[in-house]
Amino acid sequence: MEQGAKTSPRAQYHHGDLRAHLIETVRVLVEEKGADGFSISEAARRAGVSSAAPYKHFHDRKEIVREVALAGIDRMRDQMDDAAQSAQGDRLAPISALGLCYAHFARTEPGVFRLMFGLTKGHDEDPEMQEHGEACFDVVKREVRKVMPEGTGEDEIERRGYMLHMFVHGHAFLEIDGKHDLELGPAEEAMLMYDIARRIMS
Amino acid sequence: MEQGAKTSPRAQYHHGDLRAHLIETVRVLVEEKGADGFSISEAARRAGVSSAAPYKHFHDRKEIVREVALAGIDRMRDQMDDAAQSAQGDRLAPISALGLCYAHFARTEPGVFRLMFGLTKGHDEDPEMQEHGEACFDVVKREVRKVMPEGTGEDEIERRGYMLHMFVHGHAFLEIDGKHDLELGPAEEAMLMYDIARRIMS
DNA sequence: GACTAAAAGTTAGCAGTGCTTACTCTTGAA
DNA sequence: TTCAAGAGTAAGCACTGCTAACTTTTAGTC
Repeated sequence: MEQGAKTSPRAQYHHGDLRAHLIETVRVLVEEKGADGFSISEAARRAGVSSAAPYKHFHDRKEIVREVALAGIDRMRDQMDDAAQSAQGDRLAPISALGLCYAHFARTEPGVFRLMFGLTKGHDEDPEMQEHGEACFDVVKREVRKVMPEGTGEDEIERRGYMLHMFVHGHAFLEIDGKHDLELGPAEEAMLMYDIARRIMS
Repeated sequence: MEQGAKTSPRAQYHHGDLRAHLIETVRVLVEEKGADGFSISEAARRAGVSSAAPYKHFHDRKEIVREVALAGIDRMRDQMDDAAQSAQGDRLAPISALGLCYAHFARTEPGVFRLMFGLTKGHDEDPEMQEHGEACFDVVKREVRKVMPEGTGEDEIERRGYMLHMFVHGHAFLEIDGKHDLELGPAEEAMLMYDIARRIMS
């Protein structure tokens, strides 16, 4: 199982693995100041290298940000997978767990979450980006399939999955952008999610 | 009925109403290049003034952008009001018309739409911004109230309204950010909206 | 009309940005 | 030991947001 590229072979260069270090630094900066509130110079400064150093590892600013977004998608996918698989309750429990997980991720990492969805222009045409996004949606479809009657067409699965996604995506953004004053507690949010799941899946 | 401020008294200055001219120029730029893809210098250049001129009318970049966003909210509110009031069909028609209108606005002015919702940090604490946003949501609540049984509590109205908002908001963003491959035609979108309205309002 | 204060524009400049170029140092392998 | 490639540097370009100091235009008064 070989790793992607440019990892382990040499354990330490001049500054260790600057590439990975920068991605993590940018991730933190994105949370602190937002995607267009930080500068590569700043990230370089924090990493203790010159402002030109990042360009030895990334083609341009967009590429670093993209890497942070991609990692975010994967992180969310894993969390969603976990949430669905360890959900307890009735047959709709995994569905509402997925929703809660989605909202939770948005709340925990709003900067990266915004990055993952559209804020960065050009990402919509990035095939790798879309691929990882679809892997995420596959988890949703898998759970929808379990709930729907046997033999339900793939179109219908997709349609229900998309409805769920619309819902929870809107909720997540409205929440992190402070666009409503509902102020749901955890229990209320869980109830809302279950209510939604019921309405969509019935 | 006096007008807000700095309007009509003098009809023409050096360049006419540069303030309004700049807001419109920025609106166009936001659509062309995205909210963080344009510069004030560029707007000034297009308006034919020096790069320092805008700062005679706006405190800083944020303030211009805010003005564009505010105008966008008002524009959407008007469109929603129209859409709801001229909707034809059964009792749910105004609800699904509102959803279609929301999605249509997002598609027509994605740049401004993104501006209106969170992309610009600090807007969530802007009281005027929130006020205009609530005026928008009032239209939704008004239509929800018409559909719900007489005597329904305000909490329930708000809850249903919020569910609708979640839905359509998620749909709008997923669409303009190209995060799904569903490719709905107008008729299919209308059906989807109606389906949603039914599921939420029942 | 001449005078004047303020409004609305100008140029020049600062610090900071993304990114490139040309250089130096470090490293692993021949 | 040599040496090309990898990983860093400093210097610099064009651009940005914004400020300071200035000039011009305007509206209102005598």
